Amino acid sequence: MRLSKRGEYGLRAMIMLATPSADGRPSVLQIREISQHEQIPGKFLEQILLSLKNAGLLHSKMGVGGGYHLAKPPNEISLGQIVRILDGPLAPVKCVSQMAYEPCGCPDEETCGLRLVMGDVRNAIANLLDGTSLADVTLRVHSLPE
Amino acid sequence: MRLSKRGEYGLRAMIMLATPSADGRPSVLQIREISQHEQIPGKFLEQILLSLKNAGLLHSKMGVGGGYHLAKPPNEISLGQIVRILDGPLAPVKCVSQMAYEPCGCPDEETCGLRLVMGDVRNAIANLLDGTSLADVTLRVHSLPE
DNA sequence: TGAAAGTCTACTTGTATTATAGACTTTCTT
DNA sequence: AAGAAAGTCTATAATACAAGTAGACTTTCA
Repeated sequence: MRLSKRGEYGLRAMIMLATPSADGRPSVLQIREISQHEQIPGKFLEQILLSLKNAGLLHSKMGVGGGYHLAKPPNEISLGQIVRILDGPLAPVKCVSQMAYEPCGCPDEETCGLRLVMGDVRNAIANLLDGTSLADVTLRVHSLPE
Repeated sequence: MRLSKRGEYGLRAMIMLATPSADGRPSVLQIREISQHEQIPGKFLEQILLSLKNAGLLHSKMGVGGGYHLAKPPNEISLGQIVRILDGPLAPVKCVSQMAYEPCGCPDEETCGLRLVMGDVRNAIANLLDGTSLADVTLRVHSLPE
């Protein structure tokens, strides 16, 4: 049931990009800044951000003074979207996946006990991850008891 | 977020062993019966059942007329136990694992947004899987609307 | 024009998953 | 006692995937 490093790094980067800067304006950050702050290998992070960009979650600017910023406000980007882009379907087994269904080879899917339970697990994960936006995360961190 | 084949096969086998036989007595099944019914490579299943046995969830009998049966009543074996034995910790990232904690390298774990959310995910999965026994599964399948 | 940034693709390397093989032990039946 | 039927155990192979590295390319700005 693991999240890959790819997914983990991507989430960290997106959360960092969603964190409001001191002046309250949306953050624009360079790969290097993120990779240093979050201890992520630079070239690896590069690929990850590129995927996120190509999926429409990030915008970027090339050249001097360039960098990455969120393509949408943080409350419109869910963690579920990010994880699906980087790690694929949330479902533990393909036969309960909404986005990548595949039969699992059991005699009868309708009466497959494993499928019933794994469906619940998928839903629990999806509800949580799709129901949590980047804004939710930064807010929660910011309002943490000390 | 995937369940390995090992985990999947193990769960299928355990559910099959938990399903009451026609006479209502606890099922004793041979590797071959399970592997044929569930379409699992025999030698692979053998290893899986052995792990489950060594972990105390199964008993076995060698020789002619031998086979496997549950070591405890189905309501005392949770899916969480099975998955942990075969696939390791349920937590998506190690820094929120109860059974295999490891620091994740973020500057401060207490204020790590990712950790907070993944903690929720871990709990959701654990609550579901630890809260569902083999008996729950077979019961649910048996009382399925047609 | 050149340095600073992102873009893109290919490659490498390591490790985990998914098996397969085969020799061994126990148990039952005859 | 023999032999077949079952599980036990360990090693190994084959594959896939994750994680990371490399390098040539493009865009932008001063």
